[in-house]
Amino acid sequence: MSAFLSTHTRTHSCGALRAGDAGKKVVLTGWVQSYRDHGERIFIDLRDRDGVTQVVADKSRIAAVHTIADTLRAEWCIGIVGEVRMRGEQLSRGEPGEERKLKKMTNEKIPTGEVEVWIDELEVFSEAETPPFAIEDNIDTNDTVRLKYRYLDLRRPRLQKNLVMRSQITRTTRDYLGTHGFLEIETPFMVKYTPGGARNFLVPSRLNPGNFYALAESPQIFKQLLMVAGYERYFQIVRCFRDEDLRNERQPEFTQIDIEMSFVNEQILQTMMEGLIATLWKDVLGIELKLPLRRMAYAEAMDKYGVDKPDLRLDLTLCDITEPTRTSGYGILESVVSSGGIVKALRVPKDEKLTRAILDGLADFAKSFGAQAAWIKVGDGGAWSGGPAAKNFNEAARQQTNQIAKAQPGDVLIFVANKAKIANTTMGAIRLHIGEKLGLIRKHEWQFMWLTDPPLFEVDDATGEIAAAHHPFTSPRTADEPLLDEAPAKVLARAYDLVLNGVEVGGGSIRIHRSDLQARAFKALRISEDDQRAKFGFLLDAFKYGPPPHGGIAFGLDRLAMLMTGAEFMRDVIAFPKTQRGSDLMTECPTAVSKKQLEELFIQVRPDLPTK
RNA sequence: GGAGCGGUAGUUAAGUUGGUUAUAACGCCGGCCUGUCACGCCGGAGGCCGCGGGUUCAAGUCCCGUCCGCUCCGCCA
Repeated sequence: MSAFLSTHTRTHSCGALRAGDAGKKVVLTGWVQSYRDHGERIFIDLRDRDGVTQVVADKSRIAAVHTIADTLRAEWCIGIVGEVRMRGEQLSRGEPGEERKLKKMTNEKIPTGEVEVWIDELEVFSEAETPPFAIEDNIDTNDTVRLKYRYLDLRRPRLQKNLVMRSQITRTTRDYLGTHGFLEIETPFMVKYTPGGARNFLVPSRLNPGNFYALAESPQIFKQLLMVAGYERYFQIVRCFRDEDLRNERQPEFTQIDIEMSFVNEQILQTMMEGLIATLWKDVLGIELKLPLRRMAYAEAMDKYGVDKPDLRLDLTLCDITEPTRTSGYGILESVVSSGGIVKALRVPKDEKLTRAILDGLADFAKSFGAQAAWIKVGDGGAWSGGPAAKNFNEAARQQTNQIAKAQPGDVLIFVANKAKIANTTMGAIRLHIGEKLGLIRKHEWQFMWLTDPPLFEVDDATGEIAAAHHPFTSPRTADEPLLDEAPAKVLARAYDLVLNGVEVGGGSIRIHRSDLQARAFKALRISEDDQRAKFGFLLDAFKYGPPPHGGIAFGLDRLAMLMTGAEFMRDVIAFPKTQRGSDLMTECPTAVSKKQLEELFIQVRPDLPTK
């Protein structure tokens, strides 16, 4: 321990001192944010995670302190003892030849700006090399450097603020769920491998040659087993692992607030979760949310917004102009419709900011979704001008389209004709793109909604095969149970997502707890009994012993933290994130391992196989 | 698997039609300065132009390959 800390204990953080503290003897510790050397007087900005305080080394006060202060450099870690003083008024330096004037010395940019600490003792705990980038917000340094020196990046106030808020989120979550009778129970990370769904990271078993664990994609099955075991209310703030391609909002390991409840229906569960969300917003952000949150059926979301996670901060909605297009006389689009495609349109009310350049840019934008976008401008009397569709649509189709879109003179209609999935995805993205370009998204709103009644199964476009949209234990709506056998694609699920500002922040479902219904679900999915047993035998067995009705949800903690902190990148709410290729630039991981290690695990690396 | 953008001093960027010694700002180092808080003033150092190959009398610049980072589609709940 340093001599300093054996005789002194920190009295305040660097963000704590105010005018009322003037005259106090204080002990501060922190890092040198910056220093301004004026010869006989040196000003030092001392920073810790709580803020910045100006401390002053003055030669006429204590010469030895001034001598040490003269050597200080950015990011040295120091401790000081000193006296809090009001900054008051001082004579400014003034320009040469100009008279010096009395000037107020308060720094209004920082909360501690009314005071400063005159140093009586100063100890350097450790020196620092010049950091590769300045430790301050609003620096513009590329991600490679930031990630390599992550421990320095994490010193920046903004990242510290983000991680502090993330900690508040998890603490409030534990408080809320704890007081509502939820038990925090851990489940295994190393689990049985089951093909299908997301790719798994694998962990070789030394004790079982040739066999592997999988890292859990989520604790889904275990939390259901906890319901069977009678724990009634479970939660866990838990890491999940998925070996899929990465994105800004996707890390290979991410954190879920995982929850499961027995003896509930959708309403009971959602109300409980709304309470959690409202408590988080109140305790962490100081914002009162209006409950209950809005609900919207999947079908309506797809129809009006083209996505299952509508951003309701933007009022523009889509409409369907498939019918007028069918007989429009425009051959190319007619053929899209006659082969089963749809035409979705976005009406953009007259807006000077919607320039020709933006409209022309839509072609490339749509291309990245595998679609082509067209646009026309509506003139007086419903006439069209602009792209080729303006000339090729016949009068009747034009009028019918105008009517469906409620188009007014000066409006622009943008549309895409394609297979339903592509048309919706593309127009959904165009809606947001245009909203962003025109500044129509109300950035300061919190627009929550429950997305309800999604399809239970997804039909693969290419193969026509049916797959579980959620997971195979999601319950169908009671009214749709008869459809399970003949028309599974039409069955809707007792599932729900919580959507915030166009981001899916959570999702869950009421589970199947009756084995007869589960058997029919597996049958619809064409999972044979052998397969069922091999993959989920233990769960099916467990369900023979009096399973309670139950359901649950999982929230993406990283996404919630991103939205609540206002972070633009998921990396900014995770202490040690990975890059888009899943590597950690600080530790330089992943790496090859020794031959000996591999042999012990009965693994042979095959560099001869193609990597792509 | 695919599309796009980027990599030049510690950092962020500029670098023309291929042409002399590769610029600038901030940072860094030395000196001066009692009121700064983006302190100021004087002086100085600092480069594998991501890496490999090619074209050329000549490549930061053109071509091919490759590595790394970012954004997006597919994929992923």
